[in-house]
Amino acid sequence: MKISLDQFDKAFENRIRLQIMSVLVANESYDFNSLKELLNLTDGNLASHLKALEKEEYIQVEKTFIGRKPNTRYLASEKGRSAFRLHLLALENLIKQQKL
Amino acid sequence: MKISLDQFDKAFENRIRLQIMSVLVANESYDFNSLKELLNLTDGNLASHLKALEKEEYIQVEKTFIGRKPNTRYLASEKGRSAFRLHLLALENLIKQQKL
DNA sequence: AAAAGTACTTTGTTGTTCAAAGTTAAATAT
DNA sequence: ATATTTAACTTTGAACAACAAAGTACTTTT
Repeated sequence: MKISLDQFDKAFENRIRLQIMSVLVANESYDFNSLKELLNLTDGNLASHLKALEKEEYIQVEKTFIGRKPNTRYLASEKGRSAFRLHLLALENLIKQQKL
Repeated sequence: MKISLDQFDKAFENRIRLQIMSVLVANESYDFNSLKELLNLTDGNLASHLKALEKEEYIQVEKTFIGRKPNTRYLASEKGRSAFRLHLLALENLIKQQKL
């Protein structure tokens, strides 16, 4: 019996990064504060998880202004999307195995 | 939009524990050395992850002899099985969200 | 001028993961 | 009889990850 978690991605092992990526793949962009509220995180903690995903080039950052307020938006990159897709496939396979 | 990872279980956040649990739920029991080979782990590392699952009462241990050699077998408990089921459901929901 | 908002960074503590080495006890080989 | 091996750990120590809280820089609102 083979346990196929080959495509399992360390960057998504953490629950919070899994959630962030899930949001960013489902919504073409999401800003810092909305993410912070949605996931109920301190800003420092959110920033560091975002940075980890940025380091992997799984997300991109866009700094703009809404009215006169700074607004930082995050987007899943193509690289991030496909890495995430593979990761979910790995999880899906694991789930499927359980159902046989 | 709600991100439903409510049933996400910290005990299964780690890749190795996820694999162990996956094996133990699919096979009614598995012994230490087979698990060690299957997952390619040092014995110390495997032992500590097994201990973590034992502490949660997600697995049970049975010490027997095969011939004259000691043989330690691990089994998923009912508690472990249902916790794992809920965890996989949480992941499944996450995956489903992506596909909408 | 003071307070508040945005988006961080820094600091320091705590937690997690791991390999490697050590342990115990029995079994087998020399 | 002694040495080596196997099984199944435990202990140690180091590296890394996660987190809250506090600090920062800059701007805007009051």
